[in-house]
Amino acid sequence: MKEVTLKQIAENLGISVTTVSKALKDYKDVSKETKALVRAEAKALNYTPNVFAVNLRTKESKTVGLIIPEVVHHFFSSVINGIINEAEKHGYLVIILQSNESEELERKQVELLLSKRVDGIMMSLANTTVSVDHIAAIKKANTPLVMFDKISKLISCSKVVINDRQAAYEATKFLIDKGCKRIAHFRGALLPQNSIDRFLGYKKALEDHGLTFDPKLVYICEKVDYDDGRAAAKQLLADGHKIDGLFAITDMAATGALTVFKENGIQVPKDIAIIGFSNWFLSQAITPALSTVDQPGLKMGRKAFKLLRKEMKAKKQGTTFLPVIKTLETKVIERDSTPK
Amino acid sequence: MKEVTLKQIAENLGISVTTVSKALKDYKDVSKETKALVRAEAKALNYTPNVFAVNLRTKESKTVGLIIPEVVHHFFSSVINGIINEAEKHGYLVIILQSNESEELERKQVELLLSKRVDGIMMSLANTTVSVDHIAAIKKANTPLVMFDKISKLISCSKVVINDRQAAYEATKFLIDKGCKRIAHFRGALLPQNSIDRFLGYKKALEDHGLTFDPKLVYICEKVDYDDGRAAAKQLLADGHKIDGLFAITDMAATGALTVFKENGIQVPKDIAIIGFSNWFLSQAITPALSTVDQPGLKMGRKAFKLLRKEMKAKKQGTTFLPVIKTLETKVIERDSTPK
DNA sequence: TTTGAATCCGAAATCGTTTTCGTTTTTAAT
DNA sequence: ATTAAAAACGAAAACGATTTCGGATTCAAA
Repeated sequence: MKEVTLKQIAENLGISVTTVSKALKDYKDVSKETKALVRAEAKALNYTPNVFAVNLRTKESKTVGLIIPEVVHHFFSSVINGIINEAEKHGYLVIILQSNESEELERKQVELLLSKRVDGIMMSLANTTVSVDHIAAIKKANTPLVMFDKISKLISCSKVVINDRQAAYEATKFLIDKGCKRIAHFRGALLPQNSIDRFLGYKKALEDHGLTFDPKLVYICEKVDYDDGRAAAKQLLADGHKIDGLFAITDMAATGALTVFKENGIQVPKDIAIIGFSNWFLSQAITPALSTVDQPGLKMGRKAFKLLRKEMKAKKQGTTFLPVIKTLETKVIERDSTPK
Repeated sequence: MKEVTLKQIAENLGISVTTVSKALKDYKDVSKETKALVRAEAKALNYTPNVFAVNLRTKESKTVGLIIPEVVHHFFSSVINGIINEAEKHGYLVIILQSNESEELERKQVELLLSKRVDGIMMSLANTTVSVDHIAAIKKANTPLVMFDKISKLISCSKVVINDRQAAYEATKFLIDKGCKRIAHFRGALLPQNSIDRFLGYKKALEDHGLTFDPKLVYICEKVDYDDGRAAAKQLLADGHKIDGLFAITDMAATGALTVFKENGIQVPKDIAIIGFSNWFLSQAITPALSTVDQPGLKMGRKAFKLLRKEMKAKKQGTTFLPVIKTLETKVIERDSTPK
């Protein structure tokens, strides 16, 4: 019932631990014959190296950390999917932690990962995060880092993002091209960069197309979810604004608004056209199916890990690594919540 | 730039590594004074123990593994959420792997986790899994194991489940109570236990209430997703069956069916009442909002980790642990896809 | 036969902590 | 002053793998 170790194999074969280790790692100073013997014995005993010892010796864990605001979220779980798939290909495991959109928790999670000595960290910031010294600590610990989606411009590291501003611009322009004249915007909280960028894209699109930007038509959805969308839509109606278009920061907020409009006898897209953001997979199942902007989560996850791996490799080989910033393409997906 | 170790602290203070280690772990055979000194120095140098060494010495990693069919799935991401939250409370990290509903991959993932020497494993089986010797291997490795949701009756270990059969019975009975006479069922693949159980519950409910069970009204949704639901609904219509009720194995399949019915001018719930399963969070956003059975993912995750922890504790202390099987409550949630 | 180079093997140090088991010192009791 | 007990500390052996470096053996060339 005892663990099988190199020593065990060595004793069985009457050779040294050194040779056994080398044989298994295919060193060239071990004869073909002993290699064969060792391998056979290892297989017979069902030997697996003790990772704890390997970690200690090699100073790496073949494990990377991932910090995201929330797991239960279609976009983020897509990212997770992309990361796990890519990591697996190269023998890495992924430890996932959530910040629950709290800066304090995020700070703790970073410490936790560093104390676990993961080989690298990938993260998307919490909405509330302002100070980034805990992120700087990652760099100080010389741990490879990649940020994605919600990033910080204050930190120099590889990043994978979409051009939120341009994507929002195009979404808004899409509504304008469909003939909308008064377009409301449900934005996110004031702080997160993507909330800001999408808002700016919306504003710019209006201005570029001769529509006046009216700050009263901009509502804040703090948690950008379904309920927030409902609340904002109700407020919009209560405020008595006449609009013919809505660009919501997320598909969930858009869906919330959609239900409120329907409840109030407002026809979508006839009376109000709606476009969301993220191409959340059920956007097509609601009625009318939601037009939206495709945000490639899977691809983002994959790319994030790829960049991280490059940096980890460079660190191991002692070569220098220059941070890469990758911007992924987005595109408007036309469905039924906007007029044909 | 060098790592701070116990040795480092010991040298700075002119004492032995042993004493430093003991001081930090609050052994009683170290004087108050030296403890204070050591702690001060440790803080000053920002010492953090090398987990790799600790792991090797203590033979535990404070890390647990989780294998699920898919991350991008509301129910499973809820489970993940519950597990991560609970694990975090006790200083455990969670490594997540997906089987992608493939038995072969599942087998690999198990090996991977065992080779990483995680302290415990939680898993929900892939739909296609028939042989369970890879699961038995976990027990053989003396690694604590908890199965949840999709479990195997062949393995003796702690389990967290819902009573699928009863829940399905109640869902079907709910439709019957609403006056449905011919109720179709969209079931999952033939193998998974929960697919079987839900089917049996459906059948039993019909029989108990004087309705004849008609196997022609049972359709298989292999992947139990939106598209499968659509396909099954189309087939149902093509087959020319007149039904007034549908119990679908998942909310997604139910939603798929719903859209097909609407496209064909069939009114829900007037012509056909629909009930789904899972209380997937967007069930309420579609129109009509979907009646369903609530499946408590978060609670399931929490409970799974709690049981795992008990077993890990017992193992550490050398005491025996008896597997626990916990059945969580479900309940029918009435919305608008069933008549009032 | 000697030298040189291959070829193969192993002793031992190392990674950083934990823990057992002594040894030394101090304190209290006689 | 002597002894017993208690308190404080450390040497050293783990944990299991990796890797450096030197030693041994073989074989071929001079």
